[in-house]
Amino acid sequence: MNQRRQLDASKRLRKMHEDLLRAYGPQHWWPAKTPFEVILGAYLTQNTAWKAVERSLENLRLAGALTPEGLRRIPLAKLRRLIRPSGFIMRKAPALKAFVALLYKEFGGSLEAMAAMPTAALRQRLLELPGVGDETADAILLYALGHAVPVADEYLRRIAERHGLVVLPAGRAKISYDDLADLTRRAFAGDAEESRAQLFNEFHALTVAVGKAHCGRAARCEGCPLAADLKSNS
DNA sequence: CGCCAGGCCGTGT
DNA sequence: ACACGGCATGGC
Repeated sequence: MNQRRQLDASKRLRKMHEDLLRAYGPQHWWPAKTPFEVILGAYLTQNTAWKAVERSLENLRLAGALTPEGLRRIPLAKLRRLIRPSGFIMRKAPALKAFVALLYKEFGGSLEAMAAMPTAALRQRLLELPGVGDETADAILLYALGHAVPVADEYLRRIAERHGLVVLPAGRAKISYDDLADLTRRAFAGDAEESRAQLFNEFHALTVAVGKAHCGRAARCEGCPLAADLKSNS
């Protein structure tokens, strides 16, 4: 019963992906930049507008801190100043330092070596770092390290709830991160394994695209390409 | 001026 | 388990 409804939810997420792909086209997100820059962006964008992150990244670029070695050298106080535009500097600056420290301590400063770890163990490792929660860990795994994991962000939660795409498990007040991630996995379970990472990549990128445009905290869903589902699924 | 942004974490029920 | 507020800064 609940099982069947979850299957339906997965199908709705899959349909949402097709609808968004038709409306926005392929996003090919983040791969253009270096994996390390992707990681910095994943930290800096936490509860922060991407526009502000861009300025921080530019500051880091000018300071030569867009590489593990560059960031490792830079003093904490200077790092705080460089990332000031994206806020939460007292948390994010030490968090970035902690990541680089782990990278050197356990992987000789090599992201390739880090990426070679099995997905589950690596995810656990990342979650132990300060300032890394579910979403940041998954974003790093998917967009910087090439692991096929879904990323479930606040936009996806809002879209899923507002459009009635998911059914809340009995006894739960709201859909959890893990449940959303599982549903996303199921949504693409029928696709070839080799293309799974690319699909998760596009799905999250499209979610953010539509989320920014139509699904902010206080936003109404006017003009949203998914608006038709609001009626058909309720 | 007030709300909000591609979360995370400590604390309190 | 879950709610709630703080965290910093800047765009709109």
